[in-house]
Amino acid sequence: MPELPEVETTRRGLAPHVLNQSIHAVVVRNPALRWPIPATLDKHLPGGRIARSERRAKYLLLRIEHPRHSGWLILHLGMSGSLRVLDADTPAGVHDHFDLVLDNGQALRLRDPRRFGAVLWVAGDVPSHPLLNHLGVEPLSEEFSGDYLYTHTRSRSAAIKLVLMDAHLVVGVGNIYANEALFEAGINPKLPARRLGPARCARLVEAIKHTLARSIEAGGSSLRDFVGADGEPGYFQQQYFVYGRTGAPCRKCKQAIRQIRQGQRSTFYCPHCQR
DNA sequence: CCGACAACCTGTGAGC
DNA sequence: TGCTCACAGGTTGTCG
Repeated sequence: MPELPEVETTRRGLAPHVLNQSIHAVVVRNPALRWPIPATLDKHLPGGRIARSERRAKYLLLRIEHPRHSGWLILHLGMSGSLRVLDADTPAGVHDHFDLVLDNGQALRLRDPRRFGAVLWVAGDVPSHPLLNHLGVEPLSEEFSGDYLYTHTRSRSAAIKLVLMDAHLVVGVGNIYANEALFEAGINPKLPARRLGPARCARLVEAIKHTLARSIEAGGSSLRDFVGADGEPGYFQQQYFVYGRTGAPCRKCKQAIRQIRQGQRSTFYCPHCQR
C-alpha cells in the first residue's frame, strides 16, 4: 500500500500518540523482514523516549532519547506494511511482527504480510545509514525543481517514468504517482528522459508535487483510523486518472487508457493526452 | 555511470 | 467450488 503520501499520513497520525512516550519493551514475533530485525533493539530501546518523528523518502524515523544510547529507529513499510497504535494486550495477528510497547500501556504495532518492510537501528545523532545515504532529493522540497530534473536527465536515455522512480534522483515517487503525475503533465511515460526540455521538466515537477501534496491532504481526513483495536488503517480512496484504469475512458478525452510494462511494473497512460 | 532483470514474500482475483 | 497463475503500492543487488 504505502507510497510517500501514505507514509507521511502514517507519520502524522502516529505522532500525537507516540511522541514523548517512553518505551517499556520491544516485542519481535518474526524478525525475518527485508533485513533481520536487530536483536540489539532489546538493549537500546527500553528506557528510551520517542522524541521526534521524521520521514526521509519512505522511511519513517523515530528519534529515541536514551540516557546511555540514543539513536534512530528506522521503519519501512515495504509493499504491504502498516502501523497502528493500540492497547499493548491486543492479541497479535499472524502478520503482526513487531511491537514497540509504551509505558502508557499502548503499543506501536507493525503489520506486514509480505515482509518487504524493515525495522532497523542506527546509533547517534543523525539518521545516517547505508540505506539513507545515497538517496536523492525529497520531491516536496525546493531542491526538486524543473532545473534539477532537467540538469539530471541530460544523459538519461531511459524512459522518463523509470527515471522518475529512480531513488538516486528523487525519492518517494512510486508507481501510482509516477503514472498520475505523467498524466497530469501530459507526458508519454515511454519518452526518453533526455528528450524532455526545460518547460516539460518544470511542468512534470509541478505535477509530481501537486499529486503527492493532494494525496497527503486527503489522507489527513482519515487520520483517526490509524488508531484502533483492529482493521487496516483507513487509507483514503483516491480517484485516479490512469492508474489501474486499463481500457476505461480517459477522464479528459474519453480515449481508452492503455497498460504497458516498463521495468517489470505496470504503466498506465492515455495515448491521446500524453505525448 | 547506465540499464535490465532477478530476488525477497504472501495475498488476492481472474480464469478455467 | 477449487485449482493455478499472474500480479501487487518497494528496494537491493548483480550482471553486462
